[in-house]
Amino acid sequence: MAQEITASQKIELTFPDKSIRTFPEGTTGYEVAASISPRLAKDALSITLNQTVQDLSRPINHGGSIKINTWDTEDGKTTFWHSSAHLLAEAVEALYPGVKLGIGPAIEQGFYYDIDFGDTTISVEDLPAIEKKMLELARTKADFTRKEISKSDALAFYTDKNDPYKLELLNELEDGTISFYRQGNFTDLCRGPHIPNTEKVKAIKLLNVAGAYWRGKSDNKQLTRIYGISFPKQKMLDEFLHMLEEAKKRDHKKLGKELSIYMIDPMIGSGLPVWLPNGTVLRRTLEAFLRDEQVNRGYQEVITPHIANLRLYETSGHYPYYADSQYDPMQVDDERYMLKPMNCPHHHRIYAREMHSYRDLPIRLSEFGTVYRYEQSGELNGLSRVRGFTQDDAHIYCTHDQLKDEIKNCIDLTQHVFGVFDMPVDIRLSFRDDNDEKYGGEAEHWDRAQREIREVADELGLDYTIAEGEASFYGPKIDFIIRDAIGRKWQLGTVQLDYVMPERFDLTYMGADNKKHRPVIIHRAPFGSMERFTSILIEHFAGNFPLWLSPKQVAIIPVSDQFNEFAYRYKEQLHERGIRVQVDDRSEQIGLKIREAEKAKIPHMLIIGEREAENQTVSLRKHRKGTIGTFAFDEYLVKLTNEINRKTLPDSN
RNA sequence: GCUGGCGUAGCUCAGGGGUAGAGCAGCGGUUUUGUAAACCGCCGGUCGUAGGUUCAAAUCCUAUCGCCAGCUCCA
Repeated sequence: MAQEITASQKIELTFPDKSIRTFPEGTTGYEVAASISPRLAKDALSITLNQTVQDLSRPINHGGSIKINTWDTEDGKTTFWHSSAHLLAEAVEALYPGVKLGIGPAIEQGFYYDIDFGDTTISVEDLPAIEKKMLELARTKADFTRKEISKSDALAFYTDKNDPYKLELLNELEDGTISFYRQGNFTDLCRGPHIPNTEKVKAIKLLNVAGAYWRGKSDNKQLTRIYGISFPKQKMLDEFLHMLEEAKKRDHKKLGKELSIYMIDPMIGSGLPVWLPNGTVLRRTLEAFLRDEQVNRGYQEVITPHIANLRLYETSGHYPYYADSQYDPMQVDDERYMLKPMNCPHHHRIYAREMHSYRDLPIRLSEFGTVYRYEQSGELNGLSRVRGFTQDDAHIYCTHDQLKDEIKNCIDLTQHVFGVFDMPVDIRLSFRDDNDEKYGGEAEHWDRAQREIREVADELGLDYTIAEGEASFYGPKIDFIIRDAIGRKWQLGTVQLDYVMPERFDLTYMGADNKKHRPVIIHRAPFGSMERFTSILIEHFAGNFPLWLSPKQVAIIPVSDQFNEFAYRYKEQLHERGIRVQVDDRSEQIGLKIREAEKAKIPHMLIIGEREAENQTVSLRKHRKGTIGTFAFDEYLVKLTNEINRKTLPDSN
């Protein structure tokens, strides 16, 4: 750049570290990356310019914020996977000429492409060949090139190709905004962006095929969706596949059966899980834990029936609005009743039972309330998606002035609860968008509530994201997204504000001004549903529960029959202290008894033989850890109670 | 609900037109055991259910129920 750069030709770019640098107008993202380091230029996949991801090769004509996206960023992965989807389409077109392409986006973990194969059926057995072709194409080191194209040319291209799906997409686009991307011999309608060259894609795995309706509408034609994932290094793919296997091993449906936690029985009904004794211990322990925390925070527990008069849900508006996911009402005497799909209306009626003074608020009503919702049969899945489940529900009735403190209280409870399981919590503030029809209540309440939610989040110093348009009908909410031991994300609890139900149920309190006011309602459920949370907990711990939660806590294993009696004496003492303990008194070899206790994932095994009987000691073996050592029985009792009371995690200490 | 795949012993799975098999579990013995599988024997299934084709069906066809992977939906 020998010539002078005039002010109008310069642009200022702000980097994520807030540093600002000046570049000539028209500099490409690649050049910006190269100006920082050759390594970054090599690793760069795309840039994010003013929140928009774009190609490295596109000239930058305006200043603003810039981020260089490598594999280590979300935007970088998205670019990489989107480009991989194009490789998939290219490979499929090469192997199955005449196919018609739908869409092929990047998703959270990889990418897919929806393809109309005509009369050909594609199964998982066909995937390795496509995979191989993709790699072959990637190794041709083809550049991704972008071309702006007029609508008429684009239409002509796809008319010629006889692709109805692309034509449908094109018809919705405006002239002047249409671009094609090309790599090798493959051209696709695409707004981009893409990685510079296919060579970056080093490892590919096509994972699955599934039917998917064109544009997600069930009256449209079903296309074949091929799912895949790709990586810049083979090692990353190996790790990913290993993680998949690990997830499979942890599958709660498998472990739930092996550990006798729950069953689903067709004669009882699909989607209606039955909690077996082991699962019931687990669930009751979780409930007791949460109940204690809630009592400490001023909640009062209530119990409400499983069916209620239809009028209750007509008042709340849940019927007939959600009729599709509710069981049909049943006739009782002269009235109609319904299986309860929600606990809230019951709680509102409890609130409405008596006059409330502002001095009484907040009132916090909690219930482990079982609800029934009709889910489509294809949705049902183990404990995680069911038709009857128990919410760890509570409704807080408070004044506007109390709202912030109550929200804090809810966030604090949620963080504390998940902290005990060593599950990090990400927070998402779900606000309304401009579509007024989607929401109830008065705009000023919304504005105030959204502002206050954000203030609370800031005051607590939380990291959060804001999702516009994700609010519920009756108010903004805070969603908690937790991460499990193998890094998967789950949306569990929520805190939702509600301005609609107080109106519908005519809920009031008497203010200091001697006038009636509407309370605000907070709906909140940290776990969401006991069933779903249990399924996640099983997978999080891979069935290796911490001692305090484990359905079976201690297995006493006598070395031979002679020590059974002695073992039972220990058992009695543990049992008296509320420990879940059993003696394996079978005439089996000790190796077998240990093996079975290990397989049953019992946290503590006490081996009792001659030495222990003589000295009043126990030989402690911990699940997955092996022999710990020999302790005086009293000493062991202290260790045991500490581990329970501290809710020690299985992999710590 | 839709599309595809799968239902064989309590569990994991083999058998794919000629009338059902293994391992584990269970039961009965023997063994009395020191930190992840002792040995011997026995029991166990109208092959999810209901029709149909066939001389003959676990096997082929149809329907139905259930499970799995997706799609769609989720207060």
